[in-house]
Amino acid sequence: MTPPRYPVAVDAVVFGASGVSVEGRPPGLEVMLIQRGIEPFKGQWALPGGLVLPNEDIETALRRELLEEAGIAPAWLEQLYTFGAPERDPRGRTITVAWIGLVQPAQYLPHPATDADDARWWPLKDLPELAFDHAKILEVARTRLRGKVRYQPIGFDLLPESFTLTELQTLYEVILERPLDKRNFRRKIGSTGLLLDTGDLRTGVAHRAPRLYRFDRARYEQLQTEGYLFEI
Amino acid sequence: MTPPRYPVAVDAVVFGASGVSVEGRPPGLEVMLIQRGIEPFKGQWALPGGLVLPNEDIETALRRELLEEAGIAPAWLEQLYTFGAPERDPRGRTITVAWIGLVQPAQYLPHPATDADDARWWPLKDLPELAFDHAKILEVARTRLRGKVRYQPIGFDLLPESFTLTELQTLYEVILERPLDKRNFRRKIGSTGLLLDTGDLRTGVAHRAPRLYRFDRARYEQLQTEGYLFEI
DNA sequence: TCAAAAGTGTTATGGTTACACCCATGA
DNA sequence: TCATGGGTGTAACCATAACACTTTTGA
Repeated sequence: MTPPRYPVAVDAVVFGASGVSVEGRPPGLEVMLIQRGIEPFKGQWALPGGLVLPNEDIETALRRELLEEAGIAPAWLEQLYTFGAPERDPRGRTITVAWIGLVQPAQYLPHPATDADDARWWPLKDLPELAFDHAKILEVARTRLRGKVRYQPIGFDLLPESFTLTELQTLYEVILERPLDKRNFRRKIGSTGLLLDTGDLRTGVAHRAPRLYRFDRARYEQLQTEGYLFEI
Repeated sequence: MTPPRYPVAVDAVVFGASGVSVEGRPPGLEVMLIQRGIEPFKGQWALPGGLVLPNEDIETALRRELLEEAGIAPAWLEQLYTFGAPERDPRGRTITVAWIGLVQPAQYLPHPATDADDARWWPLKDLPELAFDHAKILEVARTRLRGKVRYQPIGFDLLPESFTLTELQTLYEVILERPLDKRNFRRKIGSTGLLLDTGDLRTGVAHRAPRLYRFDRARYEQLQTEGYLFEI
């Protein structure tokens, strides 16, 4: 007796932070979408992803697709959920392993001038209609991100190597969708001992030059092994 | 071009609490395992599970397999992780969607007298060698359970309808693998407002008769919609 | 000199921890 | 009467929340 077999896909909800760092755009999260060139849902926007090839690890398949389709290599990736409703793909039953990812600004190419390009960042506040069940997948990813960011320091994977405390706070405000108190935020994040003062200042800004910090990843991993729990 | 296809399976790590309620066994978590009747890994113990059938929802497939193989219907089920390493099944590549589940004692049949039966509860402290990559899956499930129980009241799904505060505390101690202070635990769990005093006492015990409580599920769901976060 | 963001402390409140004894029951 | 677990309060400590002004810089 031969078992039933199905195509297995990967899809990723990759977030980037816009306007939190230097650029002039309003601060907010954006998500990478690609425009479908073929049926079904031709012309509609969808999450980047594709089929898992034989002998290819699931995560490897995802990283390959993200590079091919969107030119991005997320600094952080985590499995989100596996969606397999029998009717989710009109071509026939497909199982998809959905992931959530974060990219740093260096990976974060500017929006193309025209819609001609088939991969671009979309602000969460102004999304197009999505193909398949991708709107649902994206919703699950947003909820996971909000929850995760509070007890794991993944926010740093959305910022450049060095950043100001205001940028970090803005990022948290954007993800948590609520304002934070400046002094309390600084005290709390400082008390984790996970920020390194680079000694540098960001100059050329029309106000007092802020200090630049780095995330001390090595120290975080050290603390992890001792059972430390980051919380914000 | 026809896409590569793979058998898709479901597997579940179903936990039960032994000795927390009335029985005389030492308190601890147990997990349901089935003994494989066919190759590969014939005779070895494995997580209950099986193949997803065409037109069958993933969760439906899992519930069907759990009933068929182990006669259990978990009170709580949640997707854990999808495992798909190319070499995880010697018969050929198989993707498995792993779940985590909890059963209440009513579902919790006594250990069979002999090893003849092919499904039984195994204490986490004394597990047999497992087939496939199931030891790894079980480890991921234990970690998830420990984390989850602290901010979601799923512990109640391991207890009978009504229970004493000491039983509840013992359960948390068993899951979190550390002792809790009796008075602090009672104050905290009481302050959630999620316990209903049934007014009954457990009698026939060789000490002062303890009060019996129920978990107020309706109230929990009400609070959930208001953004309440359970924490212990 | 103005606008804009940087940076900085204190107080009140509430939650967490640590801790020990008497009570009720059946054997 | 003994063994077993049931049930209860307080004080010290720590984390959180609320809150406003001065400083630095470039335009």
